Amino acid sequence: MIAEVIVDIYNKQVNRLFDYKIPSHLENIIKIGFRVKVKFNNQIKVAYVINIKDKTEYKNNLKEIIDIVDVNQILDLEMVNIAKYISINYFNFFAKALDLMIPQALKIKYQKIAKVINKELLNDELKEIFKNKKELIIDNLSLDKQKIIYKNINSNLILDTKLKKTKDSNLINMVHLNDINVSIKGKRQKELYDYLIELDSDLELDIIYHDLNYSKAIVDSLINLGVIKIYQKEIKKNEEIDILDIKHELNKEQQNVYNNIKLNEYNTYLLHGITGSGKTEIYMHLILDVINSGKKVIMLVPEISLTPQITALFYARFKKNIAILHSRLSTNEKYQEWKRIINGEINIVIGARSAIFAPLKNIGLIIIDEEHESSYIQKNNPKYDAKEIAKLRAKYHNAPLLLASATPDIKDYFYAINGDYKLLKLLNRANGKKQENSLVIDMREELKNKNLSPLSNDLKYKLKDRYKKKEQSILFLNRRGYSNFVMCRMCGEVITCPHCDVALTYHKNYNQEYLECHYCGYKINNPSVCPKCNSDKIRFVGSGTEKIYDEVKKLIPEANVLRLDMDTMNNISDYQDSYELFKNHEADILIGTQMITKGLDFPLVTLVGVLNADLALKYPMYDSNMIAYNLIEQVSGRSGRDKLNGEVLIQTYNPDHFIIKFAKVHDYESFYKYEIERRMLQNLPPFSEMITIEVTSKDASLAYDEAKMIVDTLKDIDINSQILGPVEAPIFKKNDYFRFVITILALSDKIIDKINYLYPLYQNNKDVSLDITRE
DNA sequence: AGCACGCCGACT
DNA sequence: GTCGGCGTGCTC
Repeated sequence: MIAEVIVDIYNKQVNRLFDYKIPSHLENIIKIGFRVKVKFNNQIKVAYVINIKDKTEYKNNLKEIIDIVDVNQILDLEMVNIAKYISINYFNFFAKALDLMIPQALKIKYQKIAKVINKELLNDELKEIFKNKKELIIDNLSLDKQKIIYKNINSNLILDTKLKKTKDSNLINMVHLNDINVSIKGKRQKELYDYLIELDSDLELDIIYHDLNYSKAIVDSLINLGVIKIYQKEIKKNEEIDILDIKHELNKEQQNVYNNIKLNEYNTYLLHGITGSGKTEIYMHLILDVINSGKKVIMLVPEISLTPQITALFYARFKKNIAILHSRLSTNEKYQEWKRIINGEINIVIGARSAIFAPLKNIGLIIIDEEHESSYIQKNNPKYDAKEIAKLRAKYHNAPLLLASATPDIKDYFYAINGDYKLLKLLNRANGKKQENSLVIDMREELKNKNLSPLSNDLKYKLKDRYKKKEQSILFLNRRGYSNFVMCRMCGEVITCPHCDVALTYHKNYNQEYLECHYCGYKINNPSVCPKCNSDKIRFVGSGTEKIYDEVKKLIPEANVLRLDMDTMNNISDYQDSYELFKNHEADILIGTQMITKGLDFPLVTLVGVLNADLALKYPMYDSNMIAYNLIEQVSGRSGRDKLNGEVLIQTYNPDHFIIKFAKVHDYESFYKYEIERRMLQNLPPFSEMITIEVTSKDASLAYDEAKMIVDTLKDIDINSQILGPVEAPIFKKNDYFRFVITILALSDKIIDKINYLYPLYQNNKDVSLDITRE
């Protein structure tokens, strides 16, 4: 039998199938999706089995598969096909797409080793290096020793490659102190012994080696003396949160949605449910039905919603057979969950984007909550859209896919209206309260009235009022496409990166001020004088959260104000700490960016201020309107979630903009009609397929000429499709490479075929390269 | 990607 | 001579 394989190398020239003979002893073992060890161009590599067949077209002698990498099949036909789909549709290497589906812990590390056949035949120099070992890992040796080995390669001393899994077990070594009395002679040994007595509990061996810096020799001596013993422990970490499970009945509107979703049949449903309409309760009922029928569920949520508070709800109702995949899990913990899933122990997988690849065998339902979230699209390495993958998986398993949002993606709403999806609606809040209209503040008027503060007078008054009433407020600051940079107030000079043609971003860490390039990492100290005019009036610009913080503090000095943004957060647990603080009313006012728009539920919040709604209106992307609408609507939804009535203030210089007008009254459908019309007139998605080609070269004119040629070629293919460009990329120069962008609004498959054909033409071109993205 | 092979210039 | 730097071709 012959196996068609994809070799684990990310290179355009080897991004294709190669045939290998399956040795007879492996014929019954190797299946599609197995990882195997092969000799490829004199190297040992991992390869993925994509297909198994009887005959080969290859004229020369086939090599044999050397061995299998994993004992069990870790991918199956479904996963291989999804990887293929990703590599074709998002223009990436097949191997890279396959790599997506392998848990980190099982990824392979290549190790070069030097191996001795007969130790007696080595010269003295080599004997000294090898001592009593038969093989050495080359990367672990000093450069001098490496040189000596390379010089002496012959039939007795050979080079080889070893494949090592990063981690293949969820066991860790623990050190236990035995209760015996012996005298310890070594100084370091005694030191460690005392430390363990002091500690009075078992300790991970890794900590002794790496954090406490004791050598293996020390530990071994203590083992030999019988003072300590090593045992293995399963890693398990549970965040147990007690939560009372209140059984909710569905109200009439919820019941109607629930009744309309057919299980055991593929359909994509779009649930347009306003904030607070009780979508989660419908999920719970559906999930229960699916599980009772013996099938499994995947539910995707934005990473930020994976807080213990929210996941505890699901734990409470569905108990043990649930896997919650969030970014705080370690590699090993993720692997442990992956094993439970592949072994069929798990009924429900809840997680962010990548959870769509969970190796469940019979899926009965896929839910994507907050489906408009852009985080469901992985931007690169490789690019993929979890919603598209969800469709493939739902189709494969004959299961419904439920997309849900208060502000659906325009494309999805279009498909729903057109009948490609089934549209379901929840237009009333579950608590029966009506969503209040927002107040729009015209910031031009504030300027006329000489109020130069980022806070309007109205907002100031209301902030004070809420503080007096002991209620909470949230101030939302849009930061999209916007960062802190350094500018000279005398001559207007902005400090930019010499390699990337982009303003350097201002950073402050532990009183260290520096500027860093967002793209290439170039770093310099914060200048004290302007390099152009030598003025000392140079400082960083950025109406960031800290400025708002100062304003609020000036307004209400006694208030507890909390900032929540990328500058103050280092990781997700910082975020959770802040979340807890605000939830427990240990802060009165929360100032934040994007992060605070996501599904937070604070009952005491009665005022939300959207500070600079305009920045969102101007972002140069075809879907910026939708993002702006979503942002405003999602932030507004943070107010008045419980018994108290909430108020929302939108500050803008464009009060008549259609986004503001519709967001104010929460009229998604009118917004949709307006936006879809605009897109239709401009041939934007969903009326076309949008593809961008980035042409890159160190030589700017070469990049332009090449891009121009591509544009001309494509224009000949299809006169209806729009080919825009070439234009300079938003960051024209990046890492010393000049970039031109071609945007294609494709109306036919013909042009997409042509682009596919274009791609390999540039694979050997050293001077110009193409990066193709399907938007 | 990364190995072999071949060409060429530089230096013991 | 021969070492090593780099360009080219190819990988079942």
